[in-house]
Amino acid sequence: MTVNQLAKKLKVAPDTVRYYTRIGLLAPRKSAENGYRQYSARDEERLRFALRARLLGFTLRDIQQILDHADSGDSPCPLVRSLIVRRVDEMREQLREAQALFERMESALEQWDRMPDKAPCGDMICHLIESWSPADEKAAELLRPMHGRGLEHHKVGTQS
Amino acid sequence: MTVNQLAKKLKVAPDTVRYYTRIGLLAPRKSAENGYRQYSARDEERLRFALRARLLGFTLRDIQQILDHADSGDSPCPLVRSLIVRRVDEMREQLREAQALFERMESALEQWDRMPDKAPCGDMICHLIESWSPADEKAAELLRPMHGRGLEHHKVGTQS
DNA sequence: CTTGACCTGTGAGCCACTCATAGGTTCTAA
DNA sequence: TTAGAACCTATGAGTGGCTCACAGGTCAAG
Repeated sequence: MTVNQLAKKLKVAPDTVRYYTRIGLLAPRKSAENGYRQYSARDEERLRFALRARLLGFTLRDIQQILDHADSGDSPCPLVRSLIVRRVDEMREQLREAQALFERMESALEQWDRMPDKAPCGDMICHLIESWSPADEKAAELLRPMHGRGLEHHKVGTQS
Repeated sequence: MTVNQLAKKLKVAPDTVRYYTRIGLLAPRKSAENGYRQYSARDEERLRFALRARLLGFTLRDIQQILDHADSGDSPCPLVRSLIVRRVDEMREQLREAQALFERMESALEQWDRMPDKAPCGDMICHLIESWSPADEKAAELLRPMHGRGLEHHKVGTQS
């Protein structure tokens, strides 16, 4: 099978197949005739496995590791269990952050609905953004410049 | 101000300041003496603005655009409004996908709790992953290899 | 024999950093 | 005076998982 044939068969982009080959996840032999990659049934199996694992949130590096384990005859299952716990934790955190961001965005949209546009004056770049105030305390924290901090290490700079 | 002084003042990593400089978001002058970057109060203002905008989900490219608008005297507000609508839409979609992934992961964890480990046999790489079946219909769709498809001539579109 | 559709591999680009490296400056101790 | 350590700097490369641009190869129709 060539790149395109394999890609069509498993319904992925040919570039994805190429990329997986590039990182060593697939190892087709190269046709002596024209240099094209020739994928075996084993490659197909590996790709099918990789796509399924990807659907479960494993990274390509995880998948590589899992395949390496299986190749050397060990059971990859303990590895898989420990990896997914890590990935689930990361995902939970990421999801939390994404949700917080989303809420900030929606709150901004709502605030801005009642505000007019303005040209940038001297000390404002965009008054929509600069007058936005986060409802969330954590976000507000990040905006506060400093309260008494930052001076203790203030080196005696020569300029500006 | 040098990189470190600005970074400390606004509580970001010095590398972030360097990166923003690299992409042209900040434009400090270079000290003739030692080649160090010298940030002005205007740079500080721009960085403060950028950090606030970042908190609202704007990309650095968005922020660049907004700053460019403001620099040329136009009101960036209409741009800001149209950009955030786009970003909110993207975020909503991303959030949905992340949530679906998270649920797949948790459902897998639960299924695997009742399953033993196994060494890889001839036609299995990892039975945990390969015997996992998605509860979600959409995910199941992606796994089904094909039903009579594959012979018809598919135009080379961008799949997936 | 040429056109044109399709295919191929390779290298670079994307985002927003983060790290590795090599070198410069400043301060203290011997 | 000098050796060393602590700290600072700029620059280039690396991250993940593709995606795109490009130059060139292959193959049937006219």
